[in-house]
Amino acid sequence: MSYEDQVAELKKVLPEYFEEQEVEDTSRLPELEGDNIVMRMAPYPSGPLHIGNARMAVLNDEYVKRNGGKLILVYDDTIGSAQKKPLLDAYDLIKDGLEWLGVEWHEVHYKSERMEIYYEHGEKLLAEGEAYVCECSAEKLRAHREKGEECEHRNRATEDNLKHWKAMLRGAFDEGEAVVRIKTDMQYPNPAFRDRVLFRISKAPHPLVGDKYHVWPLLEFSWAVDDHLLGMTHILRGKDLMIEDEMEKYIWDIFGWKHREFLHYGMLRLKEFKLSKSDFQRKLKKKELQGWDDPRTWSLQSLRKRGIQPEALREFILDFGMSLTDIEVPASKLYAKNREIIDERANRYYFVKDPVKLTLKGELDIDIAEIPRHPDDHKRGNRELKVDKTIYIPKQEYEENLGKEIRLKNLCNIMLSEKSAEITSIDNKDILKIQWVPNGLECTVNMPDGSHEHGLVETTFNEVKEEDIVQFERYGFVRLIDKERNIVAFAHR
RNA sequence: GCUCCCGUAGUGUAGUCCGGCCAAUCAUUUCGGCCUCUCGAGCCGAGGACUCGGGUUCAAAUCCCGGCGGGAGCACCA
Repeated sequence: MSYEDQVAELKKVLPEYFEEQEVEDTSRLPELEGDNIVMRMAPYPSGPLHIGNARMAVLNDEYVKRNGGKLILVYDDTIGSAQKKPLLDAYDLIKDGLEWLGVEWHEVHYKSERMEIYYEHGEKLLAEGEAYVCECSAEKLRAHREKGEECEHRNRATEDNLKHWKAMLRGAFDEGEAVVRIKTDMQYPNPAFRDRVLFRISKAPHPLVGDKYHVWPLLEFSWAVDDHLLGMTHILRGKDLMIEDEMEKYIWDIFGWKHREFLHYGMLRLKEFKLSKSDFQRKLKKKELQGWDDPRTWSLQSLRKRGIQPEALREFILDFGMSLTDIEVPASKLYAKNREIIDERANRYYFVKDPVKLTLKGELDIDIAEIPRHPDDHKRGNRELKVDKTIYIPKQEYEENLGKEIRLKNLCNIMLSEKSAEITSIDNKDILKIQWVPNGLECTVNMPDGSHEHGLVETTFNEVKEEDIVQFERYGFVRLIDKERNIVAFAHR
């Protein structure tokens, strides 16, 4: 039967098939089952949330808002490592960032407050012979894992394991001297899975509980316990943590617990920078960064400071959906979203970077130039610039246009020559139009790369309130962050 | 090396599960044009992609096998 015949036949027997199908909704997120879901976000408090962590938060928030249910904020504040230390300030910085993002959570927990629970369950595994205390060095453990060999500690008696466990808790072992490992199978195909460590010893002080504990659970164990105990229905995590799914399931099976559903998203990198909170912690200490809102950190605080709108960030993130593809995105994508929001909001001002002083020659019968605050909304009125014989224009434009006729926007046309400008006419010509100031206020622009640009901004700029976002015409969008000293943060073009 | 994940235009993304409505969606970018006294915004138009090779099938972006490419894990970090 030809295709045409098949279609004709099908139309007879199954006409519904040809009916127009409705358009699918625009969301990129696959539907979740259940309408009373429980999800969690688990930031590690080593610094404020950055743009990468925001994905985790926004996705969770979006799902919970869509399906109904609750979102739990669990500080994943186990002791970490020497490279990755929990930081007291980070707890509040994280909440602050989440609030700004519009993420709503309904419960807060701290892993550091749940240590007894982990101990209790760890001990159960030891008592049931599912785990053992291992005194191998990290190197030896690694070598065994690689070769798939069991070590001599694996088969010790339950009583012996419990005795050593008590000794660990008592503090009889020093860092690195003993760990608790789960028994999987040293021949397990995935080497990463072989007898993973569940607890280890760290004598580092914790910002919340000090030195109260020195036996700390590792991520996969604490989550296996908490995802069950806190009643999670869906667990959202980056695909780099996929092996943790397997570990959690393995542990749930031992306890006889119901499995929860895992959802993953791929790795996201911003072209402009590599994400690491701990790098920034170090640089901050060395004073290479100004603070946690330094634009180079890409923290949520820094984005807010620059005038990035939370809605823009949210849309930016939602655009990637739950794709498992590893992606590298340029920040310009975020800027495009942000521009959509702030363009109509931001009033316009003239800012002259690296000003060059010019003397106007010729007749000019205008003494006040009136320029709309917003080109698309004249109801906002005009800025008034008092015109003198002296004006400033950006150095770059000056150099590039020597000997040419250009237009001082909203004022007049000039012929540019060394340090002076001949007024040619005042009618609006179709030539290069640039911004200018007759006199101005010193202004510093903090650039995203940490550098600073300087120049003069028109005097009417003093009507702008701190935190307002404006556009410096032909320069970019900026946010006034220090009215006293006239410092603005550059957002984007 | 072992284990797992991914591969649609410059960048993201929809479509892949349940093969035909896909000569492939949308956004952004790029290039034209219009508009605008900004290199902003808006409007109109154009360009641009199924990683490769086999197989299954009347039919493959979609299913199967293999290659190639990218990522992650193999930490007593998260």
